Amino acid sequence: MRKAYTPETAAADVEKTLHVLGGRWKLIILFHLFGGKQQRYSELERLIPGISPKMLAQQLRQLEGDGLVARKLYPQVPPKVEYRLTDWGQALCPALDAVLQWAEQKPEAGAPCEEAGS
Amino acid sequence: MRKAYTPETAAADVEKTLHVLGGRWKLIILFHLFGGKQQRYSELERLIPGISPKMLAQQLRQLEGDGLVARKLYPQVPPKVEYRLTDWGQALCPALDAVLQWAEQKPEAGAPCEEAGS
DNA sequence: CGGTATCCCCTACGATACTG
DNA sequence: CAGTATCGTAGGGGATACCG
Repeated sequence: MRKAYTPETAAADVEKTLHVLGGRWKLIILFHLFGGKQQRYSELERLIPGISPKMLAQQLRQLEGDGLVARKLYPQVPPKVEYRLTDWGQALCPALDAVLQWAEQKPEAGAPCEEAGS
Repeated sequence: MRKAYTPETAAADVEKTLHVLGGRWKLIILFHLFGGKQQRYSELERLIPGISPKMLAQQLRQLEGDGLVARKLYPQVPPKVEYRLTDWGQALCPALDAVLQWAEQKPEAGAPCEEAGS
C-alpha cells in the first residue's frame, strides 16, 4: 500500500527527490550511465565538455551519497575508478521517461485549448 | 513516435522540465492545485505558511508563464484572483507519481542488496 | 485584496592550482 | 589517473515596506 499524502508531505517528498537530481551536472552524468554503462572518471570528464574536475567529483560524491551511483576503486597504480548506477539509480529511468513524456505533451503557445474554455 | 535521445539531449530536456518545477515553493503550490482545486491568492498564502507575498507572486507568475497554471482575474473591487491548473499542469500528476514511486523504492542504507552483489 | 519594490544574504557554481 | 583546496562570482531566495 502506498503512503498517504497531503499536499505538504507529497510536495516535500518530491522536493527531496528532485533535490537529489538538482545539481547542474547530475542528469548529464546519470544519462551517461543509464543502461548499465560503466565509466571511468576521466571518461566522464571527456564525455561531458565544460565540466571542471571539482564539479565532476562533487556531483559524483553526492550521487554516491544519495545511493544512485556506485564507485568502484581498483587499487592499483595508476589509480582506476569506475562509476556505475545502483539498481535504484537505474530504476530512475522510467520516472524520468514519464517526465519527458509529460514535457512532450505541452501544447503550443498558440493552441486554442486553454483560451477557448474560459 | 518518440523523439530520439542522446545522453545530452535527454539530460537537457529533463533539466529544462525540472527547472520549471525548480522553485522553492512551486511544488507546494502545485500540490495545492491538483485535482481541479481553484485557490485565491490569499488562500494560497494561508495554506502555505512561511511564504512571502513576493515569492508567492513570483512563483505563480513563473508557473503561469510556463503554462502550468492559469490565472483568472475577476474585475471587481476589492479584486479577486483565482488560480487553477491548466490541463497540461494537471497532467503533471502521473509523472510526479512516478517520481514518488521511485523514491519509495529506495533501499534502506543497511540493506544487503547492493553490498552483496559486488 | 493582491500584489511590487528594495535590500541583503547564502549557496551553488566556476576557474585555477595543486597532490597522492 | 583521479581527484582536493582555494578563491571569486551570480542569482535565487528571504524580510520588509509600500501601492492600485
